[in-house]
Amino acid sequence: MDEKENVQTNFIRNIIDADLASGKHTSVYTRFPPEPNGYLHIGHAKSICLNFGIARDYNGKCNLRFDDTNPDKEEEEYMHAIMEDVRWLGFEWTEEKHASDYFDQLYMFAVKLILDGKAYVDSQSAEDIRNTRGTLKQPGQESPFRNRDIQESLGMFQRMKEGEFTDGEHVLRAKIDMASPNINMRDPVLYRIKRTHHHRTGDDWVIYPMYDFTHCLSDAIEGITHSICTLEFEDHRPLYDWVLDEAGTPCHPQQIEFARLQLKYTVTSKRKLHQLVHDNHVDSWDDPRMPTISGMRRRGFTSASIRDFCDRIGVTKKDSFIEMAVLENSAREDLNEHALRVMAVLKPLKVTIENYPDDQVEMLEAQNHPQHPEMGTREVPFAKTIFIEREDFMEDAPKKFFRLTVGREVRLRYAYYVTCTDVIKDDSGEVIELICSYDPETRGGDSPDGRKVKGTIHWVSVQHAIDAKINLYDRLFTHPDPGSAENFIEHMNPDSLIKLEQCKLEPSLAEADPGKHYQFERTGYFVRDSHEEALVFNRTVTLRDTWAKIDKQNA
RNA sequence: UGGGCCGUCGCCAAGCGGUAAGGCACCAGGUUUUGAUCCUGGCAUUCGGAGGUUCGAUCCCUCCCGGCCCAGCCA
Repeated sequence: MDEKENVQTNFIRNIIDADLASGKHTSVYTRFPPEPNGYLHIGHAKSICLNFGIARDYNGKCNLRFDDTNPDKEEEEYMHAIMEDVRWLGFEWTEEKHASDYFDQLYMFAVKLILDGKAYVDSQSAEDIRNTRGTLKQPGQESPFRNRDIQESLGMFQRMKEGEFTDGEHVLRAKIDMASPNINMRDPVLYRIKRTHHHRTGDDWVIYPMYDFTHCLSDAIEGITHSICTLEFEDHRPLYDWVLDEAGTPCHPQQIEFARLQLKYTVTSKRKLHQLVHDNHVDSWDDPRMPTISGMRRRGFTSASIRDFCDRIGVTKKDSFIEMAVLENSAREDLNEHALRVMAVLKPLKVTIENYPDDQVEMLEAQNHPQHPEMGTREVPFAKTIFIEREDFMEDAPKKFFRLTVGREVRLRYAYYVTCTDVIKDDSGEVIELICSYDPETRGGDSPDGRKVKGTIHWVSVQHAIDAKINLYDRLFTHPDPGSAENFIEHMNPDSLIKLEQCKLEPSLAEADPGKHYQFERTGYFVRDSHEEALVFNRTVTLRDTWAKIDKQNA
């Protein structure tokens, strides 16, 4: 990997530096703790790069831990997809863990809390608990069961575990402070009864621990030093610390919160992502328009570019929205360096070169990468009839238009200078073919007399071209913050996918490998679709287009 | 006066009392057989606002303004 070594610093690394300097820690241990209830997205990538990146840079460790305490929503399928995505992003975990690995230990910690008078079995209904929790401004009321005898609570908790009660009949609650200004401290529920099959523990358990009880203890059990999570858990930190203090764990990880990634013109909430997939607004979790890791991979983003993106956006506690341009820049930077250059005509227009010998075919040498001669060359067949891009011809061209128009000479990349001499139209007046003449002296694209042409356009020989379908992707939404809209679906971009058929590619693309990235010269970066049998290419991102900008300004 | 957190260029982001890094975007040039890449230059006398402390404040204090999060037996 040729990524930059100047690692961005951030407030979390500053904390770690201080902890190492003070001797609070001698090594660093982090963890990436997804709940296996969906596919990973670009927001997770930020967390992954942060946690695994810290472990890498500090010679520390980082676990992959599945936060699987709610069997209602969690599935094995997601677990495997998550592992695949983390690995694809270029990281390997020290250990694969599951919160469910700790169910026995967690149970014992709960028993200790009960014995210490720090937890009790509450027999109120969920509704009663909600109604007595108080509001943001008013304190809650204590449960009538709050001072239940310790032995009675203990016995009931054991019976909860044995399955003697129905779902929801009782819960285990921490005994903290119903008047706390922090609602999380108002006797939070620690365990609930839930008869749901768990994808790992099967039907062994009918009680499942809550996040607040599980997460901190899992961190402590694994010896995590810095437990990095997102901002919405800030209010949970006092509870995180309370549980560890009361449980008396030998190790007390530090929870540190950072702002989650928000990208303009897309959504990253799991609920919305699920909705897009299940209501068929997109084809699948890995639809190339999705901000999922798998979708971006299929779209053609490289893992290096995603890592670079995560490095560039930084880590702070400030709510922020990153512009798409940053992601696109990261993609272009990596692809520009590594992608093979080829010629492909997206919207073909036939051109006949009148003075070129009828049956002649020449193999012209083309560079695979202009800045990297070591990447070699290839031969591209040239003949009397070729396809050029429709957009490269304009009948009434403005002076700044460097491409083809009647009477103007341009260079066919790696081939010849050609001048447009005539235009053929169909009955409706649409241009269907161009007639050009070429200068045999300019073979390869250089003119011996030194005359210059302003434009160079790409082309493909008609008789050698191979057909392909090309998917042009654009932002999924037209609203910069679709998630904030009343109905985000209404803001979907109707042109987020434009399917082109009968695109014409140079023959070398016939056996394009799905993992290989190409620059279709002058149009963008593309990758062969990994799902389609046929030759289908996905556009990852366009090239920067100064002409489009000029054209827009003149319009 | 419910609690917690945040506010440095259009978007991100360094800065941690000594006089505003960097990236993206944008603008202007140069090179170029991709209007790509690459290169050069420009782009915050100012850090949400007002006071205060200090020789000196983006960094400390006070107040004010603005934004985000929290009332799942979700995570």
